[in-house]
Amino acid sequence: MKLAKSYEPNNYEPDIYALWETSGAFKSRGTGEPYSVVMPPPNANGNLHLGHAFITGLQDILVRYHRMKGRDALYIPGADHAGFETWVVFEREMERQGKSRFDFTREQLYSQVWDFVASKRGIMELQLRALGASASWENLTFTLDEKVISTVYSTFQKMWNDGLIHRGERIVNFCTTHQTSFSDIEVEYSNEKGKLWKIAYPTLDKIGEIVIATTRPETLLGDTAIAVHPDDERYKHLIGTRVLLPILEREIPIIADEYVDAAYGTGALKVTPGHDPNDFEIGQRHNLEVLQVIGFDGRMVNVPSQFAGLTASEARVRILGALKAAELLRGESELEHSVGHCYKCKNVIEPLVKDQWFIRIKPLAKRAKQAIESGEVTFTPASRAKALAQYFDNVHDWNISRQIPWGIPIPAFQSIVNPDDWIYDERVEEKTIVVNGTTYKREEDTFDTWFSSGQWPFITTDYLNAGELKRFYPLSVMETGADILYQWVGRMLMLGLYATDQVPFKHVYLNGLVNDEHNQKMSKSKGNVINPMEVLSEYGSDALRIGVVSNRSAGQDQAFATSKVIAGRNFCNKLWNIARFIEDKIGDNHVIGELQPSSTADHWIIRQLNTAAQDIETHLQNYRFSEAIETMYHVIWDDVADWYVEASKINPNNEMLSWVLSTCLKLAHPFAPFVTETIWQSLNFTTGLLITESWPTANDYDDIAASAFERVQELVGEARYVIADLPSGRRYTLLYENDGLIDDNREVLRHLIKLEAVCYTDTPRGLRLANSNREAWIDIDADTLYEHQSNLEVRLAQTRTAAEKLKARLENKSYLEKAPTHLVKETQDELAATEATIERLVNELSVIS
RNA sequence: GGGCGAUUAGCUCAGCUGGCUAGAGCGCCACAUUGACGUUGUGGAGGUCAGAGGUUCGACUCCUCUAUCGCCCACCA
Repeated sequence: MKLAKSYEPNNYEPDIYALWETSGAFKSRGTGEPYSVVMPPPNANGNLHLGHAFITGLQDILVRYHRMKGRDALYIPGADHAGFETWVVFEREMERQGKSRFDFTREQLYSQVWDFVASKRGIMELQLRALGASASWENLTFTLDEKVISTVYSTFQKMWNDGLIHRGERIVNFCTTHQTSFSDIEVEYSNEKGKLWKIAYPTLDKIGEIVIATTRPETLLGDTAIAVHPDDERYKHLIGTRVLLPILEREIPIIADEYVDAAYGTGALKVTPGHDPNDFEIGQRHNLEVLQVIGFDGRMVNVPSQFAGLTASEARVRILGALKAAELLRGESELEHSVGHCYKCKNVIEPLVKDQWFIRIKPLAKRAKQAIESGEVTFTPASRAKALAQYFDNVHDWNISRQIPWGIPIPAFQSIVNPDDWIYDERVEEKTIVVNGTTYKREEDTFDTWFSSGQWPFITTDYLNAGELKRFYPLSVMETGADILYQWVGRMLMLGLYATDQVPFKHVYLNGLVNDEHNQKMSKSKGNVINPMEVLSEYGSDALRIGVVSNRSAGQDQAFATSKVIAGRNFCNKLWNIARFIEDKIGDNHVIGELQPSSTADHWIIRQLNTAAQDIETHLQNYRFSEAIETMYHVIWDDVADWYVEASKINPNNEMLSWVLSTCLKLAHPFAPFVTETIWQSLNFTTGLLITESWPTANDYDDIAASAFERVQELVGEARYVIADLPSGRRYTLLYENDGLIDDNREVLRHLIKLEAVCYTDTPRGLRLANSNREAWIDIDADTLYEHQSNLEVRLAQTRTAAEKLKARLENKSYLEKAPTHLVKETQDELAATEATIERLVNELSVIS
């Protein structure tokens, strides 16, 4: 025997993975219809988390299944430089060493982070291997690879030429801690309690005043107007006049703008174009000056000396004090409002005006929306398609500038003589370039990571350069987290359609989050992160995959349950032991031969496995992973192990056993790749690998024989149920009379029911197995029989209740008229069978008494 | 303020187009047993499918409302 008594995954997994990898099983085989999945690139700098185990499982199941179906399957792995994420980690590391980003040039920083990431990148790749990802490693793409940068540049240039890129001063979401701006969807909003202050702005003669309401008095120093609604009778007469800005005594105009809600606050709004996105827009409409009073470091600038250098919150206190002293405060009230935070450090995002690169997103979004509505790209769960379409309707221009050295430099240069003269040029390693006699200095910002990863499908397949993976674009399916639907899926769709004129993927499968065991979101700060590698080393990679994929539906966040991993481990061990049993019968080098079913069990198991293979296919075609696993699990454990293997102990059929095992291994392989391949290799079924075997096809069987085995199962079931209620500790004998089925299956029945014997008799006695409707009795004495009476009575009562229900249904005229005829027929047949059972039970009871 | 999702056995969750007695794993109870497997076998207990209406011959499934929980989006000072 090659196979040890129980399956110890750690002893086999690394070798099996190495076997797959070295034999080239993960590569495109070059024939067949392409099937492609691209891995959402994990952060190169970190460890994988449990969510990766889940999504890698889903992706790998699809790839392995389609590979076995004969498709030219390709699973492209990736690694993400994770611009901002990694930068934060790196900067913290620098701080620990007492250094600052300002001590270095962009090039120096870039190469330092590069080394930092390079030193860690291998970890993540090893972990993906441990998870069993059947990924084509030679096609691994790192998000800062040369081909990524060149594709990103060509897309940017195309957009530049198409007039989709513009640079301008706009309000951006700025994190003063991290010194970078963010796109709108990177800002985390939360509702917080704050205060609304009412502040009086005196008229020029200081006799009258207009009172405004604000939550941010510190920005008052940057006000350049007061706005009121044009139809607001209270203020109509003031429009066009000027008032004095408190503290500074600067004159500012009162203007009218539709944006103002007369019902809110006092109906008068202080306008601070430099520090509020709405005010900025009002300012644009009215040509207001933009004043910056909060600097990019979060401290007050361009303000009187008593405020200069204060943080915004310090300045708020001082300014409120000054207003109070000047008797200009007109009240304060509590309110709840939404405040934006940096998703990394949680500090308040400061809206600041900055020169940034933007993409005019509307035309791209329009097209992406059409692709969804026309069904060119479909979604699981389907409801998310609508959400994404709505997002496309409302999306604002996309700020793609980031003030972080760790990223792809924006290939643009600015004339030193004319600040409005920008040119596209890829010589980003040069600080200045000279073009046509003019000196240009380079843009120091880098691209938003999502700008490059939004091009991932056609970058990884090298589609635009007609690379050798071109045929894998568009991707067959994009499997990723529902939490990055807008950030990533939306951008891929827009950029893919723009750059390649077709959808980047045909289907999107969105997975939910894997929460901790108490259904709380896992996070480092909460300390509830479960390390997949620990789970894996305790239970095995296959067990982890089964545990995390099973019993889960698309898009739904769900708790991690160790119990499901345990179920997975137990299943692997069960499969292992089925193999051990069969190995013992057929030996280690059995070559699968002609299938020759003879027993009823043989025919039955062919039918069961045929059906299971077909059901698993249907489930996977519909992305019903849980159901696919469940089908696989139960056909192997319930049908093969509990029935077929047991029956085989009486009627061994080595050809059948080897076929059954090989079929089980194929059906289970996408879900439990390691244990199945380990068994396949140990038994030398073929000289090749299971991973590249073909998915099982249906085999012929005799349906009558298969159904006969079901009759046997029914008899076994009833006998076990009845015997469980009889005195334990002894074996019983089954008597039968004129029953061909029992006669043919005497030994099987004896074994399955664990009987003393199965004997023919002319004079039946004991307890009739009435439910199964066979001429069969459990041989027990009169006293035991009498004690067993109550059990029979219970069964009779239950059967009668069932019959009543069926009768009631058939007495319903509407049911007979409106229900489909086959259903009515079924009900009638069932009633007949139930009534026959009642008769037998009644008969049996009368015999006893 | 809008939108989406969830609520099914003690726990974690399935249940696709409405149709047998609502399922799985783990846990629980009883029994068995050790030449495939104790990571086992056999039998069993356990659910008024969140609540209230409605549509239908028939509702866990479709519709309306309510409650609780969660997520996403939104520039209301």
